Amino acid sequence: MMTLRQLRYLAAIAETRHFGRAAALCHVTQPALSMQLQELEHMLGCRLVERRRNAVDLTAEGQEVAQRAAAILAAVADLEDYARREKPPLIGVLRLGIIPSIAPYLLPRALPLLHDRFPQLDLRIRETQTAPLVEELIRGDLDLIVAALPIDRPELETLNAFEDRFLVARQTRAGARADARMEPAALASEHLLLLEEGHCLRDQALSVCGALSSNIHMAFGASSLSTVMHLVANGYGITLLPEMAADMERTDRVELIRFTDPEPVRTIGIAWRRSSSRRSDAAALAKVLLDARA
Amino acid sequence: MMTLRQLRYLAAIAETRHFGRAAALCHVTQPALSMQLQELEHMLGCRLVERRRNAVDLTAEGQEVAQRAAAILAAVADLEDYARREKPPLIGVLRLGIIPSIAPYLLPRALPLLHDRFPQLDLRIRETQTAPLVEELIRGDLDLIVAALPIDRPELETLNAFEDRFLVARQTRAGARADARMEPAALASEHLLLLEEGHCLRDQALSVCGALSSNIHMAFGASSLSTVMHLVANGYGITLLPEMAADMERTDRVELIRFTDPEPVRTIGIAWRRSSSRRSDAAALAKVLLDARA
DNA sequence: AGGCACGATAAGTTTATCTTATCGTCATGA
DNA sequence: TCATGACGATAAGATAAACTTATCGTGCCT
Repeated sequence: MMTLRQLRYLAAIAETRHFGRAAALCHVTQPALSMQLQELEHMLGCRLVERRRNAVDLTAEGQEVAQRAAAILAAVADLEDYARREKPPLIGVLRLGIIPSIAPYLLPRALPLLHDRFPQLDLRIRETQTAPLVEELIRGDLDLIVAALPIDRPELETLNAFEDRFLVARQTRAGARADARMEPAALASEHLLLLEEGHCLRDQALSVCGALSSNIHMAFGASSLSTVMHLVANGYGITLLPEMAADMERTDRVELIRFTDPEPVRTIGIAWRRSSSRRSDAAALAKVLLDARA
Repeated sequence: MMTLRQLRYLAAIAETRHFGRAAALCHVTQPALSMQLQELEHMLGCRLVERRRNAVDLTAEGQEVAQRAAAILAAVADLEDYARREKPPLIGVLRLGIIPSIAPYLLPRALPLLHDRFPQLDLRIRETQTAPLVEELIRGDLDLIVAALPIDRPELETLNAFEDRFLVARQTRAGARADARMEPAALASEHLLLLEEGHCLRDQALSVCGALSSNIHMAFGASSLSTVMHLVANGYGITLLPEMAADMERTDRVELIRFTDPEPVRTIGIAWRRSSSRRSDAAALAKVLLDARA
């Protein structure tokens, strides 16, 4: 088997035309270099270096081999450079999962930003609920997922991107002040409309209203926030709306009311396999999401 | 230091996506491959392979590195192929020395043949007497020399190409038969004209007439055969003419007479440094010279 | 003739690399 | 649910590769 070491020694000889100086160049003793070169010649089945009384020269084959060796060593050096260099994030294929209560509100602003800042990124987006996203991520079918944290899986790491307030959405009522705040307890008498099972938003809303759960009348789960908001607009009940959806879901027939402090929030973040090397991609993406939200 | 071995192992993993099978592919055990791969990752400072529960995959960096590794390994394989392949002779630069009593007669026929059969040959010709040719050959300033053999130097090897008869050249005499032969002893009464000191041809001619040397009247040495032949044509004496020069030097005023058997000859051959790898070039050139003489 | 420069060779040591054995974790299946 | 098998990591000891120091042989130079 040929070794890079042998090629390095040959290159040194090509450069110095002297065994001793070549050895010094390689930080080994002359016999070590002599023997490796002999081994190389024996392996290739031809003499590469002509040892003469006064001088050392490459044979015709030696010159060609040394030239190829130099090219190989350069390629090796390039490889090392490449691997050791801080690699810019978000380059190449990125399979990104994102949940339905984020995607339609954040992506329209985030995608142009991403494309702008990371033109070499080749994004493959998958939208579904948290549980399947996590499974696909762990299985290796996704590289990153954007979802509500925490996600507690030992094989995953996560990074918080930003917090997203919950607002109360209810049918517009005459005489309501625009800057009014509402206590969670005030929801006790309302009919709470939620997304269908499996959406983390449903669980989070229930959690916000946890203390009052016995008082809440739950509607059958809807499959999209947009549907829920139509129900709300028509007086079927109230719902908790993530603030990031406010712009898109706002209508005259619904008023959006902030909670009193401390306002309940959901934490939006990014998760990736601990064993993957996507931390820097996640960090870069988190920044883009934060900027997109502003 | 990165090693080719590590690159080979990485390539095997890229191919199999499985440590055990990759190890089998490399004819080593799995721990050996695992450790070399870890060493490579540690050296490059980034993870190349993602070890997951069920599967193994290359990271983004791993894919790039594996691609470069494959290119490097291919270049190494090409180098080995190149070096091990029987290399066609007479390619590239060849610094050829040739003596003056051969060059003008053989080269006009040999050069077109050479160019025809070995178009990639880049020939650098030097013409001088044997002694300086041998010195330059040994010093490494020439690759091959064409001269009269034997040349006895321990650092040189030689190959006979062909033999070249000596003819007697004398002023044309009335009544001479065209197919007459001559005994060397018949030269005893003649005035022998020779090249100047240093030409091997001079020594060879003297050697042919060695037994009669006391009887021979020697002219001052001329510097070319052509000059000698002019002297012969004008009746200043006779000379020994190598047969290969006969065509070119023949005139009506000179007759060329063969010796009786065994005809004296000089041996034309090729010499090269034992330490160089020019044997195959020498062999190929010898064949061309032989063909050129025909 | 003696000293020096240079690459080859020999012997012994150090370093790399490999093998065998084993662990820990996860997935599978009765 | 517990046993089993697959897989990569790790540990310890063995083997092989590579190196160092010392020395040789040869040619060159003063």
